[in-house]
Amino acid sequence: MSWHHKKRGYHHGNLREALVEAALALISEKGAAGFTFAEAARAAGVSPAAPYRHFRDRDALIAEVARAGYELFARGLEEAWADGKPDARTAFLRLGHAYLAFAREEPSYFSAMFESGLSFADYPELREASDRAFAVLRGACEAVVATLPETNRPPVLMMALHIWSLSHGIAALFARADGARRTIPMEPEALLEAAVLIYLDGLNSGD
Amino acid sequence: MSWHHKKRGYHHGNLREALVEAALALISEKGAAGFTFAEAARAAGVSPAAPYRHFRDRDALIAEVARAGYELFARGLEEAWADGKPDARTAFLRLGHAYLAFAREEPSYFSAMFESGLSFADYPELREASDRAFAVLRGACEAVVATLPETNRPPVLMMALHIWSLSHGIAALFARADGARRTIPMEPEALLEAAVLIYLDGLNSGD
DNA sequence: TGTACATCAGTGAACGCGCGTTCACTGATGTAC
DNA sequence: TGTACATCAGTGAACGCGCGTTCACTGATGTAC
Repeated sequence: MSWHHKKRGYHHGNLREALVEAALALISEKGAAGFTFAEAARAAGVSPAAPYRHFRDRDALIAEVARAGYELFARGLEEAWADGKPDARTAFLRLGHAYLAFAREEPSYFSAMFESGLSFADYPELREASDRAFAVLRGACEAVVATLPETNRPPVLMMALHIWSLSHGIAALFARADGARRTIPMEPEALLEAAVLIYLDGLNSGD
Repeated sequence: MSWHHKKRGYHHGNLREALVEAALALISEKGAAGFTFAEAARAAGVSPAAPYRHFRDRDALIAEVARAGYELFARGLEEAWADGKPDARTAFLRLGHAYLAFAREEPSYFSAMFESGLSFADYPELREASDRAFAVLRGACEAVVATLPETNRPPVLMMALHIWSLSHGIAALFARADGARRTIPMEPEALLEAAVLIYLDGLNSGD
């Protein structure tokens, strides 16, 4: 059985990834706040000085987690949108579900992305990754807008920001798995879907 | 001029309030995460052991800040609603503005309330205070719903959750003063107002 | 194919620091009589 | 009105702890020739 251990020698092999995974686990345990660089090193089975070979400091590690989170998020949204199949409205609702699913199933990523307080100014790659996710939503809005009568078409950016805010609000307030938040007598998914349908009705009802 | 100093003697007088104020200032400087009990004591000009007379621990102090924040928030919303004068729709839009104004003008309270990760389960007085704020919004929704044709009236709770989520999403993503967030080519207030108007149109457009 | 050497990714010991918390204490305040 | 005493709200010194960071180092890897 000793071949199981594939004993790592002096070199870890892929410490960078191991640290990101350790960070994810620690964040889900104690939240983004109570996560320390030293603990991540320990969890990766490495001396406390080793992480400095890969990340400038604690924040840089969290930023990497957040960046990876945005990428995962963007892929998830893209998959849910699925090029607007079978029709824009159906796919649009799926997109909303995907937002909430991400918040619930990947609370560590979600936390690193939205609650770590990292500044877009300090980590431009965060803004870029976040933009990619937003672009998916914006593209979807464009497709939905195209199905509306020409006289009723809202600015696409505005619509995308509306849907993003609504989804984010529901995710932050009700869809987190941390038990710290208010419980409500309905599924977050149903709540979001109802709101989106009402919103789309509002767009349709003329200016 | 020495009467200015109203030298405090051995007893501080109202250390509890002073600690809350110090916590507010520190949170606005470093965020809810990087705030320490010891620093609050220092800021209040008191030995590090003194705060233990008033708060069980660091979290209890943050919880008190959050509780006070919810009270202030509820009062602000109530004032904005102003009993639905001059008409429900106008007052309703004012309510939304008040939500964003709070997020922008009281970032420390906002942070303690929504980003500190305190559990409602551990601090029931938080839930109560939060409920009082939500009740204002709910009451406003009730009044707005009453203006709709009987056939188009949504469940009031659902509507209140929709508006709360939308406002919260916009506040969290775009109305924070921390510079960490994405900038958008419009005022958060205008964004929220447009969304609420579309939403109300959607309610009006029948089922 | 072998060897020398540069580079890389880790070690582990050490440091200063500030935090949270405790303890026995003491000065100030309020109140019973 | 005065005095004794209980209670309260603070002190300040001390502690153990874990963190972030640095340093000179060393084992492993890759590559030029």
